[in-house]
Amino acid sequence: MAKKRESSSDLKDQILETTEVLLRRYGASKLSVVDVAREIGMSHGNVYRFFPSKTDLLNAIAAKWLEKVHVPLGEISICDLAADQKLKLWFETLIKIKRKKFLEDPQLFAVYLELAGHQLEQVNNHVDTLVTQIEKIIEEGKQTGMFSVLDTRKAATNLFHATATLHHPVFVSSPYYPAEEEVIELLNFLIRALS
Amino acid sequence: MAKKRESSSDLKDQILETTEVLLRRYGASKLSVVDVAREIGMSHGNVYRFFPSKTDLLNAIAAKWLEKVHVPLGEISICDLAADQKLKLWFETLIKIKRKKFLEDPQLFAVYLELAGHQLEQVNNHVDTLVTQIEKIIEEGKQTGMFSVLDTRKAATNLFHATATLHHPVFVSSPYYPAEEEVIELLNFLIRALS
DNA sequence: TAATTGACAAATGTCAAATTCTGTCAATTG
DNA sequence: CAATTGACAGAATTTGACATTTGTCAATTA
Repeated sequence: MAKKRESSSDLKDQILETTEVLLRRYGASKLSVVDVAREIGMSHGNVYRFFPSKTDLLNAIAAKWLEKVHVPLGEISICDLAADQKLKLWFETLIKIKRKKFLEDPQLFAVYLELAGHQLEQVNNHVDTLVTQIEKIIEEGKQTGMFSVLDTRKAATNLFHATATLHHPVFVSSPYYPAEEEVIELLNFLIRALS
Repeated sequence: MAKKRESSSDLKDQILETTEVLLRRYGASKLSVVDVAREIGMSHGNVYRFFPSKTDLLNAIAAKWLEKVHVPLGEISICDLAADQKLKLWFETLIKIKRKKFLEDPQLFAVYLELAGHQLEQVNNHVDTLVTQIEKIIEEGKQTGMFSVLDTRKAATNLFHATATLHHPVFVSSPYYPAEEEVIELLNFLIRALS
């Protein structure tokens, strides 16, 4: 009963999209591979050709999610702005993206939050990518004499840790999230500290 | 069948102590007010004279817990040390206390962690107490010309937020907790930023 | 009459049976 | 013969009957 041939990658994308739709509609706890397959109109066995396990499918969803975070930030990290301005914009954008994702799509955000607790490697890679972007901006600031730090990598790591209350999923989704004013205040304080 | 009279406050303390014992022994999920009362040898109905609800009882446990955090820190905040040294010691102590509580008493830590998510007011008060202590230390540093910040309160809030990865219960109990070296690195970076 | 009890209703938790889901694979389709 | 199905075993989840717990309060005690 095989249907008309479709490109593998199209089908893979369709599975991912449908999974996102169902995650948004019913949340992670109600997601079953059988449902995803039924929604597309195929047997669930076939989904396993593309994703060896449900966990792999969810990881792929999370990976897409994370990409949407670090791609726009990557663009900022290579844009044409003074280092301090750029660093501020970079963090403001990171924070805006996270807040927006949380507010617009709490169900998907919850999936990410849950996965963040289990998928050490994927999260570590994501953090590494982001810290490396910060590192580049600080390095530029050093070149122009705007910043003066001994160890750029350490400074970047410090900035990322110190701003965790502003972008870490646990805080972003918490009622303790600081007011806009406090966010700006903390960012300015930290960026000033690099001079 | 009333037993011999005991001071109200003694009985209240006894309930709290017994609750802690049972929390440590069986964890929060297995704690029942009936068990607490039986362990003491009274009817559970009587516990409700002292704590209007089980939640109130658990909140009182958390309050005791929080006190054990900010009392020793309060002592540091008024001790005889240079402001930068004092600030470093204060944060190191905060971090050490949290880590120790988590490692030595994960059951009680879990109670605190759960409550931290619900009890906005109690947690806010606790944070406020701590930020005020930081504020005092920074103020001293300003007097001696060691620190130079415009708004002491804001600086204290910034420091507290920026160190959240080092002392916030979610992070303290997470596998992502930074290595000792990174902790020191971040503290030095932030304290230097006040100069 | 203040402290305490114990019987009680409503809410919550437990556990085993029933159902659904995951992941595999031999059979089927085009 | 590559893509897909559908039947299947074992794992995980849901259900619902039952047990415990929470919280109240009128009766009891000292």
